[in-house]
Amino acid sequence: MFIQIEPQSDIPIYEQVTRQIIEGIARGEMKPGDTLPSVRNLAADLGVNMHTVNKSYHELEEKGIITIRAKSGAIIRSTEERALTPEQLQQIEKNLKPVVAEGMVLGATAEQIEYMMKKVFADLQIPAEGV
Amino acid sequence: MFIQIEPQSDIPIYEQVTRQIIEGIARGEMKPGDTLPSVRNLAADLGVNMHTVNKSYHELEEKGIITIRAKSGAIIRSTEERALTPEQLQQIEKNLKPVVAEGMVLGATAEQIEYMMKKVFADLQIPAEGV
DNA sequence: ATATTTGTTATATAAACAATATAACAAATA
DNA sequence: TATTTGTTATATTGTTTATATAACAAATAT
Repeated sequence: MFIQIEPQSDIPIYEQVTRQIIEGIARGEMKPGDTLPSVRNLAADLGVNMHTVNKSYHELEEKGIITIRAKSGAIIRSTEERALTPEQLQQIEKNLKPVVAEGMVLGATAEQIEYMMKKVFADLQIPAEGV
Repeated sequence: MFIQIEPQSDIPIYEQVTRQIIEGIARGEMKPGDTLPSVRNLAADLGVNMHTVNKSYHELEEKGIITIRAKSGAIIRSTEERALTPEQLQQIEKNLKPVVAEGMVLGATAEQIEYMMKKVFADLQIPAEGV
């Protein structure tokens, strides 16, 4: 698995798992329809407790990114299934706000922040073939 | 004071205070050189404990946004004093990443996310006179 | 059909974090 | 000189994070 846990981080383990799975999907390393590893398997892989991974999966379900089929497994939802709601758009804006505000106050220009955004995009997007 | 606390939020109170002060500075409601209210005064205003506000101020100092003069007060640093370091730029990028990734996975296009960024900018920036 | 794997639920424990409550100190300010 | 300031210390409470076991019942594999 591509997930790397930093035990010393101030970000909770379950949140690290959630973020890295989201990044993995964004990068195209995991596609809609794919099944996530079982909570027990992933937990064993990462050397953490089953419940920690379980919490992460439920967070992903709450965000609308996966579907958990009880006693079967967790599946990544298709982009069609997870139609972007106005509430989700608003949530993204809410998440964006403190980051941008801090950047501005620290003296970053709009151009610098937009440039970083583009860098993040390039890092996340599926690498176009041959480019 | 312009700070509004949501006690039910999953964001800690001290973090809410930190963010809203940053947004206040970004908006120009508070300028470099201005003194923040004393921890006791702001705490009384918000109806929270002195230590909660104190924790927020120290978070702001760690971020390089204010200077705390022991036994005197907390002052907002000037943009020159808080020269944007490469580490700070990298931190902003690190903060940006999970937000952008989540947006993408939820189906937001690059254009949608950039549009939201611009909205946040417009909301934060000092309103240009007469415009 | 049986055994294994799955997510779910329950209980318990420990550590860290968030928030409050008091109190006292010593320097800065009024 | 009295008040205000950030600092430090101690204590308590509740929540969150993370782990550890265990059992259940449905889904899947053999």
